Amino acid sequence: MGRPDRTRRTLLDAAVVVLSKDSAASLSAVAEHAGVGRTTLHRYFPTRELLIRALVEDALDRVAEAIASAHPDEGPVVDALQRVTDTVVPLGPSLSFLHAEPEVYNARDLIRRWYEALEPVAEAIERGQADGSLRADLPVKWVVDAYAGAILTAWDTADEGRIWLQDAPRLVMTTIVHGIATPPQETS
Amino acid sequence: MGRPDRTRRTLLDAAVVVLSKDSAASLSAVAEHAGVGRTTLHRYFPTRELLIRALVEDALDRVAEAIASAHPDEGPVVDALQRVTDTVVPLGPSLSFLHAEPEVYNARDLIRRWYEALEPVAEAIERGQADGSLRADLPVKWVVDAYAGAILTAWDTADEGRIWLQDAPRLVMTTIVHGIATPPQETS
DNA sequence: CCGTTATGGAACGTGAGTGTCCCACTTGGA
DNA sequence: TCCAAGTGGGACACTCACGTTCCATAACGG
Repeated sequence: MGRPDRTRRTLLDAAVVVLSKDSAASLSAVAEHAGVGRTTLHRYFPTRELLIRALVEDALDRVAEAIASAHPDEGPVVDALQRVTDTVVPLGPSLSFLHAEPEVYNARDLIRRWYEALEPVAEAIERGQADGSLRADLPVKWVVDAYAGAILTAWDTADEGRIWLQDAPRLVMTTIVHGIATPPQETS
Repeated sequence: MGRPDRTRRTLLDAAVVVLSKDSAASLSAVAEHAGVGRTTLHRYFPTRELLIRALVEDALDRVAEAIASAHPDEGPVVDALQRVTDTVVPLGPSLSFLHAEPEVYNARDLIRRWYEALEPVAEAIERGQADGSLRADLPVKWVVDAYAGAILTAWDTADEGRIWLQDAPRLVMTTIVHGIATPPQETS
């Protein structure tokens, strides 16, 4: 990995840290946190928008890769979701800006890529509904969003010190899979 | 209700609409959407920060009032949560900016007020864990965040047209209370 | 009806962030 | 060692949003 690649990585990492705290932070702040001149930042990412895009795409790549490495298409669906959760959660709160960045919200193609990255999860959920391990009275789209939302919530909650990140995978899985009610009787 | 109050309401409503689409939108855009001069906006909210604060406090008041009107401290806990969900969800996606505004994220007192508004829900959950209707192996703080997060997710998902807002209360309650797995057997 | 009150428009100064350019410097590799 | 690639800093113009002020006008209440 050459010098340029390392500088680029440094900038992206710094941008994640700074922008997740304040999505309106200046590029000077990003460059400073990266220990790099603002000129150099512009050399790699000519405009702010390009930086954001690169940032989001990098994050999406990481999520997609984490999901793929958990092999969501193999074995019992609940086990598969457990594996996905265990690999995605440690990616950390640093990715929680994915649903806060204004630029993301208003860029249709980025939202599309977000759901493309989640597609393997959607397929696993469909598989679970088909084989009877997941309840079929919930729309797949909703289940996908609820699951992803639970992970985002876990990141935010851990960020605020209300839970430990290491507990997050269990909390997310228990809550999403079994719910918060006691198992035996269905309270109506 | 005098003229000033009505203008203030108009401005707050317009600000919710505009800022929830783009949290970095200009005050001109807000004033224009409200059909009001920018001067008038500054007369009611001298600075941008004051507008945001008023906005968030207004939204928090609405949520707190909705929760209170659902009497979360009465009857079976699951029923109580059902009532809260039914009253809060219709407040609409317009409130989803509550967790996206940078100013909110970095204002400690606003976060505190957010959890104050959710306090009755937290008490209901504690009550449920005590009387055995809710599983006790999840931290109350986590359950509160997961529940609130599910409602926020429902708003966002409805906003994107992936579900109907009218279905949201059922989806939220089913998912949070019972989970996404089929009831009978516990898939390990 | 008249006067108080609220509003709208225009203009201005200010500050911050952005993007660009140029030049001196340093780092790394051939 | 020397050269080229990469970097840092300073300076600049430009844009945009913000907050303020002044004044004319419109709306409401007594």
